[in-house]
Amino acid sequence: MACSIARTLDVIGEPWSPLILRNVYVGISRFDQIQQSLDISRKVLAERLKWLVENDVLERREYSSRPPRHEYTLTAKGMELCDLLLVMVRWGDRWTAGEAGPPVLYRHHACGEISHVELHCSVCDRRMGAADVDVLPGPGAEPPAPSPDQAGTDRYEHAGP
Amino acid sequence: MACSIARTLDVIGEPWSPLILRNVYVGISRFDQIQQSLDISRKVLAERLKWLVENDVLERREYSSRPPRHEYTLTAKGMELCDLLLVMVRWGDRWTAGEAGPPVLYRHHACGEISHVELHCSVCDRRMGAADVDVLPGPGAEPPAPSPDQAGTDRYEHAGP
DNA sequence: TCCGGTGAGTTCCTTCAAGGAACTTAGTTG
DNA sequence: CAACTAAGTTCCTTGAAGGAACTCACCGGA
Repeated sequence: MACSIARTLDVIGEPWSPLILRNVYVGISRFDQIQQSLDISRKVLAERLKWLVENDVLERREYSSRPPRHEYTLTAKGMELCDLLLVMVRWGDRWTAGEAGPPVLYRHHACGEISHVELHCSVCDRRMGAADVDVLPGPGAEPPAPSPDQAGTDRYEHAGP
Repeated sequence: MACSIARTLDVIGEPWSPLILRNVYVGISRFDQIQQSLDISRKVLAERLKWLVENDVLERREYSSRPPRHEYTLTAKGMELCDLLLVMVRWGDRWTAGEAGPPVLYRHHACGEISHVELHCSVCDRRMGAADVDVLPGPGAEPPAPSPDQAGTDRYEHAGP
């Protein structure tokens, strides 16, 4: 599918993957640890881990050869997916916060302060959210329906983000 | 669940929701439009829309009373979820881009440039990704297991982000 | 006035994936 | 040798997704 969102969802679209990723991110990196922490079926966990490794989001590392023991670590690709988690956390904290406040806090290495993420424009560095942009077709957009059997129908392909 | 990611996923965790949201975001806002554009089952679409409306992500507006016609629009809560989509798009473009380049581009209203989102620290405004933070337990974190029947087990609750 | 068309869903059935529990394998400790 | 742990597999059952057809309200044209 041409849509970048669909391509991202293809990798981490089903609901367990972000949670698995998050566990690996905070250091819960072994099979049984993850399984117990999430209360996920072992079968599904094995499938998801395999998929994430195949898609180069996680790496399966042997940290002991006898007995053979493995852990999962984030690749660079996977670490950038964790950025997505930070944005999810921010939204969850803002809009679905429990009574008690956010369950975790993030301290920014650079400034040492407890903080959260904001979206900024890569060009001008000012704030840039979904409400602050126009959406335009890009180079990878689908061509505008080269063989319309009936001209005049208002059926045109949408350019997926 | 205490984890903010899980709470966010509870709202838009299954794979169709982000795509539905994205369609509404770009102006594909009516039932049949969305259904055809995504090729989603009408049943599942009706369920998802109902859920998103119940969770105050979308609003169901009647834009014509006779005949009764409806469209779905984003609430403020939903618009902020679209920020998440921008980050997804960015990741998809970076890591799973097709040959042809990104299918859509975003022009920032403030500077007029084609751009993409970056994550910045809300305190110091510098870049802040998942690799740039420490994770600490927050006020809503689970208390450290008040009634351990056996002291000494290395079983402690994880604080979910 | 009746006919077909459209938007917005329901209903029903079939298939696929998730969940759960038990089993496997390799090696290690007592 | 028996029990134990980590890391999966295998098998079965239930729940959700997909698909096609049906409903309902209304409209516009012959």
